[in-house]
Amino acid sequence: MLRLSRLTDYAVVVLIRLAEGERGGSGRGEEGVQTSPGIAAATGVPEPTVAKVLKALACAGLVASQRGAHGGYRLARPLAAISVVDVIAAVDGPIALTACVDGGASGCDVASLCAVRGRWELVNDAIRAALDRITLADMRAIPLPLPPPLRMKLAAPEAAQ
Amino acid sequence: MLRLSRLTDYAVVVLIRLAEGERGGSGRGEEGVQTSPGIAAATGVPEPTVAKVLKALACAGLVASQRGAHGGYRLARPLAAISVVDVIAAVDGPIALTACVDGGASGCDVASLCAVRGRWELVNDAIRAALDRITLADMRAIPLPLPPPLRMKLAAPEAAQ
DNA sequence: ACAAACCGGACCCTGTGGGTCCGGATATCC
DNA sequence: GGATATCCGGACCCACAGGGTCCGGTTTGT
Repeated sequence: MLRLSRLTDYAVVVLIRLAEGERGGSGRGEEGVQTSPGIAAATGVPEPTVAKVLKALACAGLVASQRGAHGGYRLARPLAAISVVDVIAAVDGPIALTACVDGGASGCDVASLCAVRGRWELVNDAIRAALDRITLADMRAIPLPLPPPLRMKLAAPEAAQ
Repeated sequence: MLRLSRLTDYAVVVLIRLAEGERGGSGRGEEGVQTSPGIAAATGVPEPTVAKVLKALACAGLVASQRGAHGGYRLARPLAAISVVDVIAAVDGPIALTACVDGGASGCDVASLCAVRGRWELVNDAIRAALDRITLADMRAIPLPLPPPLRMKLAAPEAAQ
């Protein structure tokens, strides 16, 4: 179904949470660094998973890490400067729809007969371009401290397929 | 990696193969109907898999099936009228990046805290729109009865979207 | 020195894509 | 009308990877 991994979903949630804590501040003064247990508690995502996601994001340079006591993570850039492709690439690796795309001819056993060799890149680039235009600032929905039933009405209505 | 299923890849190959046989014709006169074993032999895809893909495509109305002796499959519409989303939807089901998108709130256990509820639809629609603009006619590369090394040079360069 | 937090890796386990097979239905040909 | 070729529908099994967990090591502040 062209489904993306759940880790990516978590990553977006975590990043947005990181942005929320940045301005409000935890009151500590350290420009809003947040610990993975703290983010886990705030988002409902299991803590080890949060740590794993954060690690991947730090590795990709989307968040900066502060080690030691009172350490934690903070955003490396504002949400508006982070596109969805960045997150996907950080968590799931580079976007490659088919095995043919990334590794040249490696692994494609029917390469000699394949009629669409290299043409998936067309699709690949189209998706990449579309995703590049969407930033996390776009995805940060309504602040939503709203009663759950009401929220569902706001988020659900007729997924215009 | 936002990877799509291999079945979808096969479906595109099969559909293009179907289009190839349509004009040249197998000489039989039946407007180019092709059997699944025949397509399997021509594409290099294992025959049961071809049959499975064809079945899904027929179910989605992308190809028409002719039962009985000398039966087979033929395209229901020209390649230019089949977009990539059609193929993906036929093989992999409707495009839904996350579990949140298709089933409303079903299954999302942290829904009460999720900060991006419903916002993946934005990404979803962007991808769907991008893929809708690409037809199989766009993906049918050069006829390519060419030596592999040369082919790779032709197929690779800057996919002019 | 102790504690808090990140860091890096290893580990297992379930879900599902992906491939195979079989019996039944159906249309053509002899 | 029977034989044959083909599609049709389902059940079945296997392997791979997502994804969740845990542990020891390292860095930094108190």
